[in-house]
Amino acid sequence: MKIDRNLVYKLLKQVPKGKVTTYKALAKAAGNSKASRAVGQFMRTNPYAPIVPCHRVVYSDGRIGGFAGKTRINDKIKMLEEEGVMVKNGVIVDFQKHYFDNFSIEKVENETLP
DNA sequence: AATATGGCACAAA
DNA sequence: CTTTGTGCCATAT
Repeated sequence: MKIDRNLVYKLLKQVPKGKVTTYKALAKAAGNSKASRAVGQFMRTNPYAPIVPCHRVVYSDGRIGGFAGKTRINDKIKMLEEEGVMVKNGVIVDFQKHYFDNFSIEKVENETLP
């Protein structure tokens, strides 16, 4: 594999509440900017459901992924987004404002994953 | 082992 | 601005 899923999870974990990030940012932070789609897979089948805030990951253009309002878990997403992020018609309002990409690769080294 | 699918990104038309 | 087409990476069959 060309991307470390464990690393991706750790990185995503340090996204503060009320903030969001993109698949690309995660992939890039993990070391492979082309693995944006793979990140989506990590979210889809994430073994760390409550720990990894997969709902805070969105498209690079600010739109929510196919998980929100498309199939299920629509309520959870909305609730969590309303904690600090406003979503209008599947699009994040002031997306760049709550955008977070200041990932600390060093901090990840200390993090532990169950 | 090979193909298909999926919570994406980017360029071109 | 919206619609294809292509690239990329990890699971599921």
